[in-house]
Amino acid sequence: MPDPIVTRFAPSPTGFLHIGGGRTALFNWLLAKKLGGKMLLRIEDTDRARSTKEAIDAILDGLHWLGLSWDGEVVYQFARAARHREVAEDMLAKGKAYHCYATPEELEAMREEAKAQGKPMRYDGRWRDRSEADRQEAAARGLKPVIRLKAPQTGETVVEDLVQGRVTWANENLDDLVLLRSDGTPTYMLAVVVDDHDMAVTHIIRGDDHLTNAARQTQIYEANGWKVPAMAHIPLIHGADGAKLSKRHGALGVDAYRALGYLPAALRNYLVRLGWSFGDQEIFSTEEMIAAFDLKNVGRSPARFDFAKLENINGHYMRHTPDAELMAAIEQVLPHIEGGPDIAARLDGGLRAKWLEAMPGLKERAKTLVELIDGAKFLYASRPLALDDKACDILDKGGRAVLKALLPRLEAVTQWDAATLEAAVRAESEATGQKLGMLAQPLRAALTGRSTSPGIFDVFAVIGREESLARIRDQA
RNA sequence: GCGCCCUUCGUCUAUCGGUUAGGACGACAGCCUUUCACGUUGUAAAGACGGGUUCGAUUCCCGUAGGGCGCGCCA
Repeated sequence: MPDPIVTRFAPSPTGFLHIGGGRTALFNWLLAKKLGGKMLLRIEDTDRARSTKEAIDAILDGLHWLGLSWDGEVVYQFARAARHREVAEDMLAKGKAYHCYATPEELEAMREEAKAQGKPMRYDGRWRDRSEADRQEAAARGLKPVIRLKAPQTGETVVEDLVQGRVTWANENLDDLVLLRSDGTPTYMLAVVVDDHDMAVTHIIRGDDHLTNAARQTQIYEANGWKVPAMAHIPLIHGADGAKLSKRHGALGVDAYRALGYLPAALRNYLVRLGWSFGDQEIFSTEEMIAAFDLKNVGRSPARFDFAKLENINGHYMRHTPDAELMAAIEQVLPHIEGGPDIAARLDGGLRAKWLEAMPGLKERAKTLVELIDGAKFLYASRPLALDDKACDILDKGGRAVLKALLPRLEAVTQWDAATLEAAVRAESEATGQKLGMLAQPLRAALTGRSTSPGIFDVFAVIGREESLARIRDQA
């Protein structure tokens, strides 16, 4: 039996958990679940200037909301700096790395020259084989060295990627990267490799913006004689216009999707199908997703984020969520949406019961929780109801007369349920020869203030006799 | 500029070299119907381009074009 696998999600806390990060976390989580392994969480906070506590909280909150759990304690990369330094020193001792005293000015000059010659900026290795005397001389001048990897200069570096396939780089195209900065802090490249190795990570799943890094990291693994983990570089998610996701399109934090009224299960389902497929199946329960997931079926081309499809999937999930569960989801999202807190304040036992009763009709008509909450307004609206334009129109164009005519029949109804009320209204319809819709729309306008709503007789029943009749009298 | 990657309906995708190129979202039309939805039926809609290889290419190879990512003592 092979050792259980270990995946990891390693965001840098410089902003919220964006949608691409969410999908990366999802893929790592799915693979770990599928193969009975673990998913670790590492916060890459070595950039002290840009890392914030708020971002860390947002990321953890986002993962929680998405339902993606990690195993063990969160690893903070910055806390491991001493270990990273130790590895750099060790590599130095083994001749796998060297001190470089090139100044920022020298590096800048190299950059300029490379640019002028139309070549890529590559460190020229000028300190690769310097003598101890040269080093001492530089140190005497007060220069602080960085430690650079003594990377192979010939041959090639190969990444056997589980998604991208075999990707090869000529080593002459890769320079001697910095492992340890002159102030003694580790670079990202070193920290990632050391951490993944120490954390016994077996599978690295990340965005393919890291593909080039994978080559350089492979060199670090090899210099240390460490086993290179399996890697899977998944394509990035683009905005609807095909360009990189930016704030203008879908580059929202996952918390924004919560505020937009999406269900975590729906977002997960949408995300997993972005770049991954399993035949013609579109909807996956968590269990099905775990069972079906396989990196082999992850595509290599970037996918565009499509809100229309997300909405469709979310609608599907809402319709298939039990009423009580949906009610709980609504109560949880209320604090996060505009106007939500006011509704939450009014949500007492009575309203909750009414809402639950109306839920079947409500959830079928909404694609997001926000829409559902909006559609439920008639439940707690206070009289006289504010009417929207279409409702006004219905009432102004003969609707009031219809209500006046219907009122006696409705007042006569003592058994206030949908079937009885429907019978009463149909009787009026047959008596006057008006189509049912001619009667239903004015009633809808009076009872809900809108031209659309759940079935009108269900609305009657939920609102109750006194309130219903009062709302109709208000408009008659 | 250099390196790497990508390219099937508008979008997400299926296709083990031989298919009327399938599904889903969206669009449009019909049905259902008290509104809106849901549901349901149907229609339109794709292999970037050019060369090869092959009896046969969406599928394999090369090139072109377009797109993406990377090229820091950032992560």
